[in-house]
Amino acid sequence: MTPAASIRDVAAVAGVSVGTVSNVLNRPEVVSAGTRSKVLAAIEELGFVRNESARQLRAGASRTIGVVVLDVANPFFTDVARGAEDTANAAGLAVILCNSDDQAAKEDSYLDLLEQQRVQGILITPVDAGSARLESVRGRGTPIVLLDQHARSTAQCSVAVDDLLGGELAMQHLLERGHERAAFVGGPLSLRQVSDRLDGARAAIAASGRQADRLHVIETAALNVASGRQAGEQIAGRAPRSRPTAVFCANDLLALGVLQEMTRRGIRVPRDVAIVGYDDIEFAAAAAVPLSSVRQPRHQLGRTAAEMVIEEASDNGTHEHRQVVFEPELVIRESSDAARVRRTARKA
Amino acid sequence: MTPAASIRDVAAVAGVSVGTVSNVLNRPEVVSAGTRSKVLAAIEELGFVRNESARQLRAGASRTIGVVVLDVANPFFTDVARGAEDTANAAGLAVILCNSDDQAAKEDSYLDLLEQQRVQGILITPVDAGSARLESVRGRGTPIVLLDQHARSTAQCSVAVDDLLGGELAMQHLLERGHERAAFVGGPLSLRQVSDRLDGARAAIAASGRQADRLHVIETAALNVASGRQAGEQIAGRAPRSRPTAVFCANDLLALGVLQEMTRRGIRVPRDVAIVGYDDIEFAAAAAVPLSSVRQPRHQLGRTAAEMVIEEASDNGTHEHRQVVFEPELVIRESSDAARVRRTARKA
DNA sequence: CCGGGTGTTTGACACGTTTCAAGGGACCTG
DNA sequence: CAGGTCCCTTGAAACGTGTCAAACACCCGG
Repeated sequence: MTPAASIRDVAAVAGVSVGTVSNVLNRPEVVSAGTRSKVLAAIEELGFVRNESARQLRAGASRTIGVVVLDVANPFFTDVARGAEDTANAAGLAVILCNSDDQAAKEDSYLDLLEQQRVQGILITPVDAGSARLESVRGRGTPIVLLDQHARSTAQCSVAVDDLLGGELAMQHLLERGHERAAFVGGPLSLRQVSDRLDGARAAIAASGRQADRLHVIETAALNVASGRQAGEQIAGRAPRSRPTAVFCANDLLALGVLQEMTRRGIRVPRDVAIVGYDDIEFAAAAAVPLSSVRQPRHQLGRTAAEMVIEEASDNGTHEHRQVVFEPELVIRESSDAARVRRTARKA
Repeated sequence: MTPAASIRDVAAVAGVSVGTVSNVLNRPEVVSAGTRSKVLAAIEELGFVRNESARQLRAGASRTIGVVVLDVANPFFTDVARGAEDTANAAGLAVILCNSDDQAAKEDSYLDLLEQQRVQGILITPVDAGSARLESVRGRGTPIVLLDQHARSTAQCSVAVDDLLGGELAMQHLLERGHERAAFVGGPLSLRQVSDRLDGARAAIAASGRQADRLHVIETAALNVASGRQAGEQIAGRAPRSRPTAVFCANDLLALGVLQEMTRRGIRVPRDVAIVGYDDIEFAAAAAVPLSSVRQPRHQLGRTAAEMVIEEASDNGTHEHRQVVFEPELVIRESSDAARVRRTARKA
């Protein structure tokens, strides 16, 4: 394979200087029509493709932003990523999507990668928000926006949804339905989102005058369907009279796992156990028992975060860090609403 | 913000030449222990981060591969992408994941991007496999492996699953269950996967001695849940006696959409209408009525494709194009199996 | 014929790396 | 002490692009 044609080869074929070729590419209006078409013809003939590395090297910065999420297999994150992608593309930037898989080591290696690529900025849902690693990246000049996680300090941007409120809404709903024995399924608790949702649930219990520590917490290793099934086993394994009658899961994948396990064991949802999930992914509504869930503005989360990181990257010195917080919304479906089940059944 | 430290700054601080710093970075064994630690200290002090653009420029090629899929929101593709990522990471390569969204224009612009980045190779599920665009990219020297689509010619690599067989398995199953009026839901038919699955279904019908053209084809605009719902409306809208009793969908998202619409209209699955999907995504088993589906080795598809593209990229001149074809497997669940439904119900 | 536009093109340099031939010590051998 | 060997370090060149001051060509008015 012959090495790719460079701007110099184009110049030679077109019989002009390299500067002129560069001008045709970047400021076509300054070059005369005749020369321009000669150059374009040469480009066509040679199949010339710009070398992005060289452009970046020269420009000092790339035209990409990095997005680091906890789990690309989780539809919540792909929706967020698409939101970010839309905004980035509109600004002429490409997105490098990275999957940390809940592992600090993978997160670190992707941060290395992104920094080495000199990305304009990074959107990240960190494994550990307090990590010094993130601070040092910011310190070296790469803007970072926390995604789906409220920044503790006002010294950085973040875009989040109020997880405390979300947890509260979910638990409040279950309490109103008369559930006295509830469980929380989620983990690892070191994830801010998880602990906030748990705290919200506890707050709702406390607000109702009950003892918040009566909430049974099942910590999972990850936020996926398999972990949900394991948690489901634990729940199903208990004697019916000590078994929780309601389960609030830290995300929908867990909830689907729990639901599957209940169904497999012949435990009826919502009659024996009510379930509420979190995120309201597209598949929640299509589940065996349509899943009640706390909805987050996924797409907008991504869009807003991308806007903020782009703004910070093109900073003229006046950038002010903001912490945006959206409000979640509870969507009630059959999995937590026995009345709705009867209604649907009658209709059929 | 001060400009990022370069290898030259490190050299100055450490009191050595740039060549030595480069050696510490790339062949630490050739530099003496003393110098090495001086350099490492300087790197630490300055917070030096390698500039990937410069490395690439010098090396002439990047250390990334591109993966272009039709829809990142489809769990099938994220699983394939993760397979590719695993293999690529193990080989020290990063993955740029791109989403063509079924649109030739987006596909083209991502191909431009990837080519400009000088990626080592591209895995792609093309919108239009015959497109000259792909040929020209290959012609310029970027290896391309067709993903989830069998190459027509032997002049390029591909990794696919036998979609004809998959379609056959699905339809054969429905015929065995006694369904005489069947529909196929999928589209656009210009996608090879879709048309192959349809052809397979027709082949099964013909093989059973029936008229293949009795299969009612509903072409959808896309392969997502929303299109599935629309198709579901069409099906539900027909009078019960002319309505198909079985629906084979070109993927699981469509099947979930059809299922949702049936449920909403009070049409029972599988009693009134049986449904079979395709891909066996994780959510198929968790659906309102667990979905029968044709399973594909998603993860392995991605892994194998990545292996092949890496092999071709590091070609010593002896690369032989291969067309790998995996076999799909039918997974039967309640959505197409009334007997199973009764069994489950009795158990509960 | 000159001075001064205007519009277009040129050519050298810089960006941060890696590579490689060549240089410089230190040490050993004859 | 000359010559050789080994180990380490150096410095320049090259990768492909964008930028910018300078050069050039042309035309107009005087």
